[in-house]
Amino acid sequence: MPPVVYIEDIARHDGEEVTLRGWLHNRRSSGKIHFLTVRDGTGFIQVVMSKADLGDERFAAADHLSQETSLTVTGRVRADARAKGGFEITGTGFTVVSASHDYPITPKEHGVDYLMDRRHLWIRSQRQQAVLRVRHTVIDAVREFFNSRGFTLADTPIFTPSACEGTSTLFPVQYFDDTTAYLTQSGQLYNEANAMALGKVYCFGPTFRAEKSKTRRHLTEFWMVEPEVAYADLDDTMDLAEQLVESVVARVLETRGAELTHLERKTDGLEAVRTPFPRISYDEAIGRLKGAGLPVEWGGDFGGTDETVLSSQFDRPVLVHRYPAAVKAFYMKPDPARPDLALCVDMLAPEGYGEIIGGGQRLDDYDLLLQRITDHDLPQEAFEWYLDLRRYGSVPHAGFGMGIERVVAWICGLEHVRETIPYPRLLHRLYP
RNA sequence: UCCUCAGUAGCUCAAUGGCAGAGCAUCCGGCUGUUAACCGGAGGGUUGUAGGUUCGAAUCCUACCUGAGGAGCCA
Repeated sequence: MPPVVYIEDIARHDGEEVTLRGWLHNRRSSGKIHFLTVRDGTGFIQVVMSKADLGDERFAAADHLSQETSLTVTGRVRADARAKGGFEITGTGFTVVSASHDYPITPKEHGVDYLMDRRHLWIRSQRQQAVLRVRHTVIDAVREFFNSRGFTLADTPIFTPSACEGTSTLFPVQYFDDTTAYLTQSGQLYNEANAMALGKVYCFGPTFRAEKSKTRRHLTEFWMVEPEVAYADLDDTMDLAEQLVESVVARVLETRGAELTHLERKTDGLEAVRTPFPRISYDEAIGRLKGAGLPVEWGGDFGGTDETVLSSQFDRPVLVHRYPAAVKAFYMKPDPARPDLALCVDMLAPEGYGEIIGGGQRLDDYDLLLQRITDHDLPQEAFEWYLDLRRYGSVPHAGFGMGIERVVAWICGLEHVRETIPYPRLLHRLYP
């Protein structure tokens, strides 16, 4: 048997006899010639099998190969201007590993619900593979960004004893006999403790929100990366956030051009994602929205339409800082210059993809934090450990969280975040 | 939770009160350069469920089920 090669390496084997191990993606046929599109997880390539090369018996057998049959194929690699990847293979033989009958995802169109019910098969498609490879690169770039800047990965728990922020709806789970635990909605509070120990930290893991949101921007289970830095202020965290996003986008452009092309993603907008990003205050944002004729009032949070209108005024992500403290979480530090504002920041992605980052400077004063916990009717005993961080050497600190799926959806130019994760969890979707 | 829309062949859809159809998929036949290949033929239906109006309902009405988009909330 000729040496086994991967399709992604095929250019290095021009003119050689090789073996591919993969699956039949699609087949077209003429009377005396078959065109098999074979995929092996690293790429797709066309294998041409003619009656003259294979002989009548083998050729007839190839006529009945069906979609997604696993097989090994031998043949000679040949550069061909007609081929999509520049190369194709003149087939000399094949062996079926395991047949596939009535594969449900045909080359024609299907509805979202149908495809989502078969998500475990849908991910075999070229488009879904492209999205998942971009996701991989985004995550890889995020880790590389923090690791190369002296951050320590310190993961935070997924089971938590109570509502961290007191705002979002949490998923309760029974924790042994008579205790209720909740799936984390953010690692942030633990991250603050980790930053007091390790200086610059990040956590990266799944996050859960039980809100019954039905929009293209929401999953009930999503992945979030959260850095936290001791001795950092709001400006430091805005710097860090824009550098992270610039770095991630640059890495995808550099290494995933083929995937973006396959997704028909225009890259002009992504090429423009260079620091510094525009920074506007909440006050200015309100002014801009009123100027655009939207019915906004000072004091409220922004809705999806507001975010889209704001972000469309810039050619790169925009940082909106200093929201009214009343609409933000209890742990946000007030602006000393205007205590009704919180030292917080949201980053809005272009093209209506919404908020991809939320963060800010944390409340580091013991008395004020205790006051906020009381004001929000939170149980003080559950936050004693968190108050300890202000009892024993409190320092200014700041951080943020970035939602991976929204970033991937934006970079890929997708309609919905549900395609950015292998098995999305949605309000009405828990299978497969 | 609320608003809007949708549910017809395995899939994607048409039929707007009067014989339930097409393309793809499957099977059979044809074709040596296809790219969601193409050409010819065949099989394939409790029109989401239950009730109602009507001579007659996929079509109109009511309830329910399932899904999608949006609102609120959030990354």
